[in-house]
Amino acid sequence: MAKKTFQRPKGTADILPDQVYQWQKIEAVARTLFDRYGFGEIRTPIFENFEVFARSAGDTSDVVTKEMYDFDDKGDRHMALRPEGTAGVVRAYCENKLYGPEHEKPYKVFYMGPMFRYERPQAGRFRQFHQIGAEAFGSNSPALDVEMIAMVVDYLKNLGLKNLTVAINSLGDAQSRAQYRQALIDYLKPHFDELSSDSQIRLEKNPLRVLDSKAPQDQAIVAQAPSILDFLSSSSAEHWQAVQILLDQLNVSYEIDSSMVRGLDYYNDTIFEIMTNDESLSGAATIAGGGRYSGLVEEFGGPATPGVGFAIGVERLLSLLAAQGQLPACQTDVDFYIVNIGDEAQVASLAVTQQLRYLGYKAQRDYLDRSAKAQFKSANRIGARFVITIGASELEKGVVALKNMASGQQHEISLNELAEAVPTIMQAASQGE
RNA sequence: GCGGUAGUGGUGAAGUGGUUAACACACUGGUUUGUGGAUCCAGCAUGCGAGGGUUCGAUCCCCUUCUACCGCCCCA
Repeated sequence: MAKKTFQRPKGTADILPDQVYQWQKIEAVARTLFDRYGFGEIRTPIFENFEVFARSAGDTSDVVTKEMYDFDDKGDRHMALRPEGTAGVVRAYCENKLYGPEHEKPYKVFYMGPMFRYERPQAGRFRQFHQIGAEAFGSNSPALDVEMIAMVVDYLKNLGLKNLTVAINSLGDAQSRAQYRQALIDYLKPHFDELSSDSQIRLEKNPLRVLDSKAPQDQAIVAQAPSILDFLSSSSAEHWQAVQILLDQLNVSYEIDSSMVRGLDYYNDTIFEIMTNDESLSGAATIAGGGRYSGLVEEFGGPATPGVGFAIGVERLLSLLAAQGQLPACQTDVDFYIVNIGDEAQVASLAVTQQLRYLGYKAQRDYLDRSAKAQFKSANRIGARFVITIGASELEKGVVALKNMASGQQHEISLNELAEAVPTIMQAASQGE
């Protein structure tokens, strides 16, 4: 009878050291770049009261209606694992009164971490996934919208990604959207029977969603539908124009997609997505998305404060980097590998290994009493630059055998002088490369 | 939540209702009683996702379940 084994929960992943190395690289790039744009990192809880998400995302959004990873805790509180980052950040913004006069405006923060959505895993989609996101509060300036878009583009370029499309659209303000919504319904109603069954339901619940249906019969109808851009109020239209002008100024290329609708209900005015046409991510082409929202801070009890934000899907980003051959190379280089032969060499090899580490070098040794050959194989495999061999004969002479793995040359060096000699040895080896 | 495909060792995989589950890579040991990317030799799945059932007998047939992958919905 085999022992009971365990599997990780559906839709989750173990991220092993070699991968974590890649993660840390792209996280580091984000940290330094976002810092340059004046964003500070914020860390909010991974779970919140269910209401925090329900209220922000909107009652008709799928995130709330069927994808929430929620549970009741031991105090009968209805909690939920965060499905996205914005709600928690807005909650923290209000709770910590970051709208206060002592804080610089706009108030800019970024975050990175796991998000949870209870859904069926598939390409680029997991139950636990990760986002790198940013939010800025307290300014209505279209320049801020543009800065957010530019920052994402800057970031992705820094990582070496190519062939990305920036799609933008405007959802207008509440008034614009209400008018458009009615116009859209008026247009779609006569075509009701031609729509896919999904879209027939959408028409009832959230007509804007019909716009990004993938069903061919829907797309044909949608193509003739009125555009929201024709329903923008004067202030929204002005904002929309300014965003385009500023993007042009920055030479950020973009496409206007008037049928783009984002999944969360809180957006208004500018929304954007960064998409790839890479086939490996065909079902999950959006690697980053965001937009402007107002009303959210108010909803959480703060003063009326506009916000803009975006989130990047880390798993999608990573798989796109892999597809484009841009994953940062994993460095496994080790400075020293200490080969020890025989019981009498154990103490000395431990001492030497530690000595080298104290000096700031990466040093590894064998713990399995393996043959010298096997130990050299390990040294070779992990890319050790030098091998130090310690056995009975070396101990007798008070020396250590030092071998340069690249040149194959080996010479003895006094155990006492090792610490002093190592820096020049390392330097000489680096110059020889 | 719905639909499709799949699940054999550390990895990639072949395979059949019936005594020893190919092959390759990796790994370990040996050839060299203490020296690395080569050659050669040897070892390496009492088990074929899990649990039931059919059968004299199942990894191969049936059911259930879990997981992965792909698609819908939706989204990062």
